[in-house]
Amino acid sequence: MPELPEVEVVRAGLERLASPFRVETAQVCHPRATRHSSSPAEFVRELTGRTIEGWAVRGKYIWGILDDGRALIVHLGMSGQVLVDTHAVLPRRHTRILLRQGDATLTFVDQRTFGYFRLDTLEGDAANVPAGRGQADGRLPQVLRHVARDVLDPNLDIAAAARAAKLSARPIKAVLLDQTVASGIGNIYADEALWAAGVHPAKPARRIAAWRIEELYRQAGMVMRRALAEGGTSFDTLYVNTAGEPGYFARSLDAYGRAGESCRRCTGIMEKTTVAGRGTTFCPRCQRK
DNA sequence: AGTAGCACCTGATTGC
DNA sequence: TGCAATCAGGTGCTAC
Repeated sequence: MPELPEVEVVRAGLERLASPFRVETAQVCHPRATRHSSSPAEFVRELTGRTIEGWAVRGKYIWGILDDGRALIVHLGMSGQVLVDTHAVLPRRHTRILLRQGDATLTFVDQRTFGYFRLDTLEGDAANVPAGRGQADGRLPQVLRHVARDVLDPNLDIAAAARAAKLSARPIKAVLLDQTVASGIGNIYADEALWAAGVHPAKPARRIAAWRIEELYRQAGMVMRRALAEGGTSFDTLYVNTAGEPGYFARSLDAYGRAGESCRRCTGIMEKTTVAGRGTTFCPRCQRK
């Protein structure tokens, strides 16, 4: 479900409501929620007593920076939510993990269990400092080394990403979704960026001019900044911020979910197909192959 | 080596 | 109405 704008909304909420957050008790309610740890019991043992001093993000990954130099990685998968309550709460369906500090509770809710929490060590050069967004210390969890800078990161080298993208014979949409080239783009914002830049989603990346691929990444960043300003995109109750509230960007989408409707730029009718195994909506008239 | 395909889950919706 | 098939915002492993 959540792509970079939604993930950033959650990170900002955690920064506001759970920083610092001392984990007095931790409870794992579903074994898959910490499947990367040796065991839920081990996860609880290692996290209990630690203090989360801040929250960082790269692409679709969030991590809490712990006082022992490690990170608490949070991935929302397709349906994850992180909710922070300052007072006692009623049990929620699909609760996977509970962290408590006094009366405050941080709850991980995840219907489809593709999301997870995981502990990892932080590494990296403090001189490599992305501006803001909680990455200020320049460190990255080890297991996220393969994740490229995201399209909201001012230090993302768009020209280099476009050069890397251009080496691929895959459909451009598959490359936009590839988190090792530039991160944060998921199925919704890939379709939005492709529509905004007027590029056919199935066009092989190597057949697209580098400047147009750069334009795609710029458009992805722009649409995500607009989405962020509206609290992200929500189609249902599966995406909410840390207070349980939805985002309002769905009404502003130009491509995703508009199959059969008329294109907002030309007279074409939006079409839905499958590209790289994902549902893809585009305008066959102004996004030519 | 790069890429396609599928598995991992639950739940809502669609179609027979 | 009932039930099976299909689809959903992501990632990562396996096998060509």
